[in-house]
Formats: sequence, structure tokens, C-alpha cells
Amino acid sequence: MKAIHVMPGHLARRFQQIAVAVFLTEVENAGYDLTPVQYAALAAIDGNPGIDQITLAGLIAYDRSTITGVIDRLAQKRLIARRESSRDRRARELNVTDAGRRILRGMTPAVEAAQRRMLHGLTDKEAGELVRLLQKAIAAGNELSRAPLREAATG
Amino acid sequence: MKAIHVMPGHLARRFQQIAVAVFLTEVENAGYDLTPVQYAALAAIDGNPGIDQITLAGLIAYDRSTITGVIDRLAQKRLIARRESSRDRRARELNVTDAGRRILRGMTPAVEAAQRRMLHGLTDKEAGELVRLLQKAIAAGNELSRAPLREAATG
DNA sequence: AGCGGATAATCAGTATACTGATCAATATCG
DNA sequence: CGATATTGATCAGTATACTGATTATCCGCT
Repeated sequence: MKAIHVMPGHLARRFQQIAVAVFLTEVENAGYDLTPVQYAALAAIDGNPGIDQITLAGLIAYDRSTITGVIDRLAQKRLIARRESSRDRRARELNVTDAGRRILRGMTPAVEAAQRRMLHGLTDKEAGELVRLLQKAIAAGNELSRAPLREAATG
Repeated sequence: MKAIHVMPGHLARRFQQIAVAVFLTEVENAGYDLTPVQYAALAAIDGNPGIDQITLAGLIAYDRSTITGVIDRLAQKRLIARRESSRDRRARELNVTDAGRRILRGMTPAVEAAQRRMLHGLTDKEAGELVRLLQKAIAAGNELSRAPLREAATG
């Protein structure tokens, strides 16, 4: 058996661990208080006003079960509004509030800084290559997790 | 703001998500029932008989707080024995049981298959490069998470 | 010897993830 | 049209992760 430090599974977990820590540090230093997951959800709702939770989950690859809690917390912070859809009474329409938009715009520099910092051990060329390889591996494995990425319906 | 699909933080989360799903599927198909985290802990204890929990946590980069539960579950499954250290009554000495060793040996092929499958979208060369880049990025960011990787004391 | 700081383990609380179940509402098809 | 299947959302239960606190113990230094 190879050492754990060579196993992709361990490296995946460890990289994610560092990525989250870096994100939280940068964002907190900038005076904000959102998790990476909450940020991605907020940004996706901002780009897709009135989106329902299942479609949102697909856009950012969250489990349908996980997204309920994430939306709860964003709503509790008054960063989004959640209301029953008129077209489908099972669904909730999600929209970013003015406060949510302010937060989103304000924390963007910190989020971008975090993205750079989590790769700061790599050259620019290496960073680009890592992103490319991760995208390729993820695309090939998309359907293997319970929460695959889904395109928004174009219809 | 760049699309989420280009952000290293999102890719980290997504790759980890897929890696865990692939691991659990392969392991379950082989008739075993351990999580990636439990497997890594069991393997590390097997390679370091009598290790204490903090040192173990450092070897596999787990939080000191998380490892308590992981060890609990391994002990409950009778895969490891946990007993008070004679040299330091604060510490617990961990050892793999015979059953634990059987499980560990038996599931190794499934674990290795999982490592390959989570990279199956990449060529061998790309897979090697991804591992190298992840290792490099992780080494540079090691101290940024609460649970950095620590070498075993050589003393 | 004894005090103060460090350390091993655990705990309570919060936030992802996932499994599988449930409920209400909608879509589909004979 | 009406039985059936599907879908959106939520929930209970389990397993990582992390924060920060606590307890018991050990170690270094005077």
C-alpha cells in the first residue's frame, strides 16, 4: 500500500481543508462572515433571480438535503428572500436582498484573494494546470456523487 | 467575478465530494463499511502501534477534536483497542486488533481501485501531474488549517 | 517541592454532506 | 379524467470539520 500522502483521496480532503481555512480567514479579515458554501449559493442566486432550490443545488453541486440548511442561514441573515413560487406551489423562489447584494459585492475581493492564496505555493503556470486537471477529473466523475453539477435549464 | 467553475475553492470541494463518493462505492461493493477517514486512521494506527491520538491526528491531518469520534467508531467496531498509556495517563495508546488487520488487508484492493477511479478522466501522465501539484499546493498551505500534517517524532 | 505553562483528550455548539423517508403538489399517460 | 409516477422541499440520523472551553496530567524551572 502506497503512503497516504500520494493517494488522491487524501490529497482531495487535505486541499479542501486548506481551501476552506484560507477562505474563512480572508473573508473574516475583510470583515465578513460567510462560509464558502453560503457565498457560492448567494452568488448563484444573484445570477439567477427567482431560482428554485433544486435548480440552485444543481448549479453549485450541493445535495438537495444540504441546501435547505444553507438557504435557512442565508435567509436568517436577511441576505436572501425565500417565498412560495406562484407557478409551482412546491417550489420556493429565491432572490438576493439589497443587503445581500452589498455583502456579495463587498466580499468579492477577499474571495478572489483567497483563491490566489490557496494556490500560492504554485507558479502561475502550475496553478492554471491544476485548475485544468481538477476540472477534467471532476467532469469525468460528475455523476458519481449524489450532488452532481447540473446546467440551468435553457428553456 | 469569475465563474465558480474556475475557482480553486469550488474545485477543491467538488473533487473531494467525488473522491468520497467513489471511495464509499468501491469499498461497499467489496463488502466493507469504512469511511475514507476511518480507513486512513486505521492504516496509520496499523503502521504505528501504540500511537496516541494527537500524534495520529498529525500524521493524517485530522483535527484533535474530530479524531475522538473517529476513534470511538473504530473502537466500537472492534477494529482497534484504545487503552490508557502507562507513560502518560492523559494519553491513549491505540492498536489495531486482529479483526482490524483483516479488514485493513481485505479492503486494500478496493481502496486502490477507488484512487484510480477518482482520476479516471485523466491520462496517467495527467494523473501524476495532478498529484504532484496538489502535494505542492498542500505543502505550501499546510499550516493554514487547524489540522496541519505533522511528521511523527523520530525520537 | 511546587508553581505555571504546556499538553492529551473530550465536549458543546455550528456547518457541511449524505442516506433514506415523507409530504404536498405536479406531470404523465392510458 | 384519474391512477400513477415524479418532483420540490424538508426531516431524522450519521459522519466529518472546526471553534473554543474544560479537565486531568505532565514538564520545566526556581
